[in-house]
Amino acid sequence: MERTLIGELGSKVGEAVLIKGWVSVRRDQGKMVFFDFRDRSGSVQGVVLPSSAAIETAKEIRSEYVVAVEGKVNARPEKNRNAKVQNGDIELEVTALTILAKAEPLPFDMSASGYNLDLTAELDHRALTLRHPRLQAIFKVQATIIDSFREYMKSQDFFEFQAPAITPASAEGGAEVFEVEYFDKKAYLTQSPQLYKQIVMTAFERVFSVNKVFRAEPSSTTRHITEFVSLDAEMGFIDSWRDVRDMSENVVRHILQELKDHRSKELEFLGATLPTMLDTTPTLSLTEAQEKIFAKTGRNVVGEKDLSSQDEQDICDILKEETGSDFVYVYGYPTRQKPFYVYPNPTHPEFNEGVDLLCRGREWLSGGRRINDYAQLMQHVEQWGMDPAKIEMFLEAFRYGAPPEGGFAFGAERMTMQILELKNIREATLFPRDMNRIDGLLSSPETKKE
RNA sequence: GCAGGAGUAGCUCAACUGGUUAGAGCGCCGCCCUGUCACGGCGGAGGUUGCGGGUUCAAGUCCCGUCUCUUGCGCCA
Repeated sequence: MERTLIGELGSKVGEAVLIKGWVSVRRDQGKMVFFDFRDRSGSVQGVVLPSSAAIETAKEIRSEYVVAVEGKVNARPEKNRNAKVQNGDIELEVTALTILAKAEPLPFDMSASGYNLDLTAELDHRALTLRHPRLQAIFKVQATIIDSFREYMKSQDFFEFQAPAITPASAEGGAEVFEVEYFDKKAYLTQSPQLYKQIVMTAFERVFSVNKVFRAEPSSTTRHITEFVSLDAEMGFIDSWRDVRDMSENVVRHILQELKDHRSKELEFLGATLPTMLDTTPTLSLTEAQEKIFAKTGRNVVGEKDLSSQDEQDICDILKEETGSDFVYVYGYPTRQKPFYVYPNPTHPEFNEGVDLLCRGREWLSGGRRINDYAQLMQHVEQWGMDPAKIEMFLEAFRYGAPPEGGFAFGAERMTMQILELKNIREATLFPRDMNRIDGLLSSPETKKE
């Protein structure tokens, strides 16, 4: 008999079927035994009657056993229906049970509502906790975020490229990098596809990438991990940074729409509501934002080089109250605080045309216009004290004619965390790496460095 | 890096100002149960209270040290 997916059983009432999956829970009634079976498409209750040939096997089965189940799909009598669960109006009357794989007793309670683990325990047992509907919902949402980013960029004629993970001596400064032994030389893990996406842009005009990046920041916070998925885009022939702003707004809008259309079940299960994006997202200069914060809270942050965590929260709260928007763009950062390639405002060169998108108190995305003029770029390289030889490939692209351009990037995990309002980015990361953890904790003796 | 919080059963937690044999729920094992759906009932196993030292007649509880986790800040393309 061919396998039927559990999600399709509703249309098979009265038929004999074969399903395969895991046992979520067994409820042994003595003479008869109930199960919740689950596969990738959903879950269903199975009942093994005393007369069934499967009753002996049923008694042996425990949580997470993998089984093949033959049975008949029955509509449940009115009094036995359960509106709270999937397939609550049907059940599978089991006629044959085959154990495909046994499972040891679980190290914690995996039942849908009994699940209440410390994040540390959840991560220590990621291989198991991933089976829980809550975690599956989180990562399905994340998959949709990444898919819809890709979809939207393609729809706008952006070319997808793969950025390298291994890079030569870092010339950019800024974030700390991981050093790798590269034969008898030194190399580094990429902290951003930035320079490469700009190079590729000079050939393909519009480009994007979905890439792992690595940051060796000694940051132990709820929103930093050392390895994450960066969603990057870069576009040529812009008129101003506002074109970049608009493109990034549209891609976020598309992602939110896709989540609404395809992941409402998961969002509801997680108790998440999508943030509100207006037709036009409020857009302030850094100085305007700081003045607003001062006027509203009395904290004078005007003139600070960037928004602090508290500032980001405050400006989001203020704009939410004033306009109803959960999102706000902030542009115009002090030129010397940002990387060398960010385009300075022609009339106020002390501020640049970098732009960040904030939502719910956090930075979601950052981008802006870049310098495309070779002479200006070289001037910045010098002012930033960089060695041109180390970024020669990048410079070559701009030496031979590059259009006015800009781009943006955001972290897939951080966006997932923010949309679902999770407390810790590790909840939104399949296998999170941080200062203290690569799968297991690094504090165990065998992973300690000499 | 700085500051706070925490570490007790496999998991989540409790144990008032120091005071009998460190408890509960879930999970696990055994028995019972024909309509459960977080099934239920009865019974049972399971602990070096992170580790080391100290104060005390007496320490899970107080003190010192140490390790670990965690939260906030800082750092952060």
